[in-house]
Amino acid sequence: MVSIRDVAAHAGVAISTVSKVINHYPNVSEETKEKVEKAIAELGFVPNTIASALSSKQSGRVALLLKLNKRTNAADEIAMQYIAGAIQRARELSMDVVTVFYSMLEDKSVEEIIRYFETQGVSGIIIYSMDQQDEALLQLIRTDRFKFVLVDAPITGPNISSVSIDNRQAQKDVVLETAKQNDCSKILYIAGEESGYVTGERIAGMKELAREQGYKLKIVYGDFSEKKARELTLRYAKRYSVIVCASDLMAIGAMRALMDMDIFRPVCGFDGIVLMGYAGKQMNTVRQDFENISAEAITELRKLLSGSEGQQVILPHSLVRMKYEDVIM
Amino acid sequence: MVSIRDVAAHAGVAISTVSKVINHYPNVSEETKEKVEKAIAELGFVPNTIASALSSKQSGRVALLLKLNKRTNAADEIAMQYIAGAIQRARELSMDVVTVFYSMLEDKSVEEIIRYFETQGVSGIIIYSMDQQDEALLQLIRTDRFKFVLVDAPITGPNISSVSIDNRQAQKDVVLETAKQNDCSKILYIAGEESGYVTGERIAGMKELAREQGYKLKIVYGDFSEKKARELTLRYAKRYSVIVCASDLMAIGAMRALMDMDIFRPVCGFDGIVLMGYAGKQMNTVRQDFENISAEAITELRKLLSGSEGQQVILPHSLVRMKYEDVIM
DNA sequence: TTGTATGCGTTATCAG
DNA sequence: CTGATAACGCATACAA
Repeated sequence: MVSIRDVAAHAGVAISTVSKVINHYPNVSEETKEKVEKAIAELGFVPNTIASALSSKQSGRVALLLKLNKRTNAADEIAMQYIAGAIQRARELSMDVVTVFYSMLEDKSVEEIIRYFETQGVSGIIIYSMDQQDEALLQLIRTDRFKFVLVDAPITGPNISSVSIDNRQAQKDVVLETAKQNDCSKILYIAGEESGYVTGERIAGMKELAREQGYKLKIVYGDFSEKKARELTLRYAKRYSVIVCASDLMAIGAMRALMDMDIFRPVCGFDGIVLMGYAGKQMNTVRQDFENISAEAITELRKLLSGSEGQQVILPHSLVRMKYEDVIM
Repeated sequence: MVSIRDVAAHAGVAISTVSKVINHYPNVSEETKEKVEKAIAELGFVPNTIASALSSKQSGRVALLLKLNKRTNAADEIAMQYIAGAIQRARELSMDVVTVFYSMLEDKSVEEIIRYFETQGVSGIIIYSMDQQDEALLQLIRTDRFKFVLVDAPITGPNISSVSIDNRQAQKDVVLETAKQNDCSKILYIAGEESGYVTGERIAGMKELAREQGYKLKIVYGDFSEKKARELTLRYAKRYSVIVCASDLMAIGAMRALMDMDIFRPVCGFDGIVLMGYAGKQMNTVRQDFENISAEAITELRKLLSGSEGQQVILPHSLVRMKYEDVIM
């Protein structure tokens, strides 16, 4: 392993000078900088992240805190895109990523959670889809031990940023799109979990829309479960002209229930997952670019770690209509 | 941050003694061990993995090298299970996991790849579904820089283990199961990619079966692509009595093609992914427990890192028939 | 069985 | 602008 020491010797400068070049310190003369860079290239030197982390107490290491939803493949799809987006951006910013699942933190006290992350050397944490009632996590983000970026939870602070799409507007948009071709005057809205942050936003969008357009609106909670959406559809669908769901998974559940009932109702989803292509019928849905959302979360975290204040970041969404032909390749 | 030094002071022993207790060295008296453990508990000390890694040059850090298949959700499902299984087992063995995608290593020389992993402090690598023609990776595993576990590639060596199911047997099993209720005398076998290790194994199974049972067998390559499987089915299906696919994704493609053609042929898949529940019709398939496979890979890597010789590990598989009702919850 | 001392590869603080 | 040198927290050879 070629170390900074070798580079220093090869370039004929001091170790500390090499370090300064590596870390882009301002006060290094062009001349020596070139010498060092040449030596680095010739020796194929790459800094040892471990040593760097130990020395600087700044690991540049971030944790992704994700929900792992076994048995529903939609959750996998989203989580995987989150992971991929984060890892790739992290690599560009030469940050280090460790993936953690909620299940690994269950029944741990805040102190234990803190220690866990500390020993892992993480300095920033991205929390995906935090629940409003997750006390441990809420306490955690209030400690100043780490920097946080919350995806889909609109909490900000000096060391907390939030990243998400405009859920309220997106929810309105997808219904308006559907209304172009269909009767949406009587809406059955199948919301997510009552304790989810996005749930409130999306419901707010629906209420606003109903008011503006004079639609009738019935709200029920499907808990983001395909099965529950199916049951709710079987029970209520007949009385409404359209079914709007807060997730694609629920939309698929609703659609298949409708097919079983042999009645037609337009269905809207939310998320834009590939699985929609297998639903049997096309539906309008909001497409969230999860990879990009996650990548932006990393970028935000980088900023926080560099001393910036937390902020709220709203990313764009789009509307799509997915069909089988589009999702296979 | 409470360090080993604090623990030592608190317990009234030397730093090295604490280290020995932490790392379960044999020669520490029960008495001092208890003292130290008490101090550890009281101070809530957790060892700093970074410092430990730097000092020992043994990070206990492993990399997962995965294929990231955008746009096909089946790939996500499998990759996600691999990740989850690995992370959880790694946690149990207090190992550290970093996720890497093939795409991040593309057009990198072996030396660069080695350096990349070195600076990341990884000492072991799990390679999932390596391609027979991936020269860089093949060279990589020949270097003795890291320990390797190959999932689904039957290569072993002093520091290489392999983990997989018995692909040959599994492929036979699923067809035999299907043959109980259907005419399987004329088989259209849609294989995966010609360069894949598993492809050869599964084809061998098919050939063996065809010989044993006197089946007629036509082999075509679907490259694990749903679309290609669809095309091949549209082209050949009529002439055969059953369609056997080397992956669920291809099976779904085949099944939907059959539905479009409005003819019936039994279809077999391979993998047991949740997406099968959305295929429209039930199919027999081999279920691989990807989480467990990945967990076992971690266990194997742990053994290798502890000095064991590489070995081949064959894990069990099962047969399932998935329907929509089973996959929703 | 326990303690001392040195080093792991970097960063950061200060002299020069 | 450059160069010694002391940390960082832990592991380990070696001495006691």
